[in-house]
Amino acid sequence: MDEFLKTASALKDETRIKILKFLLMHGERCVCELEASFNMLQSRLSRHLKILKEAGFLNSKREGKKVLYSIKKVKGFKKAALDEIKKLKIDLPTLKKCSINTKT
Amino acid sequence: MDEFLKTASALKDETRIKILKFLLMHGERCVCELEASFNMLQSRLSRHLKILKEAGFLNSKREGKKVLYSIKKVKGFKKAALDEIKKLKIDLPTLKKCSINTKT
DNA sequence: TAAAGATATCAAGATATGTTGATATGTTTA
DNA sequence: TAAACATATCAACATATCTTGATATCTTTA
Repeated sequence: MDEFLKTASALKDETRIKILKFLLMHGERCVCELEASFNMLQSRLSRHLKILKEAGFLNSKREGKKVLYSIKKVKGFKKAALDEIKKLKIDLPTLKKCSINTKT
Repeated sequence: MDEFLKTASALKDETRIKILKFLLMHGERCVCELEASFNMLQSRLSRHLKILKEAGFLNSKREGKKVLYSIKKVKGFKKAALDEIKKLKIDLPTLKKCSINTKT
């Protein structure tokens, strides 16, 4: 039950849906790219990424200074949710690269 | 997007998950049976039924004094949610008939 | 048509969730 | 190891959602 509620909670927020759709479209991205693309306070973005990750929608891996997030392979209810999100017609920001790509 | 968020919101509540599972198990039921079974204030129950109905999970039809609620045929994301709810291992109250079944 | 039963709605308070700005932690490179 | 960059966490406030008790609406039956 808790697992189910956590999944539903994670999906109950417009910002998080946009983040999921963005990552579905653009694949693995670091926080700074998301921050630049969404033009969003870093603390706010980080919080939403954490919620999505704890709900089991995202993978994250460290690479140098950066942490890369990507959509996790899921099934059942979660997969159905992602499929639905793919079909949603919503405006997403364009992909902006990190200010200065020092490396990676 | 709004439709998706409404669906997710409806699923983000333990009480509503239990109501859905209860109706999945016991089929069409009137509000007073749910009220008796869940031993819940009527106003509270009514509110949750409304949310579930507006999210597209329930049908309701009037029959005499009573209003009967049942699970709606759905597909996609909603169907996956119901399938997941069927599988959840949670304690449900036993079905209690309405205090005095005057009719129906 | 009045009374009673069944359900819906409203207002107020309690709880949860989201936003923001500040601060802390971790990683690289000079 | 210090400085700079990238990310995470914290505390305070704003907003949304849930619960409850009271009241309103609709339907039947006496």
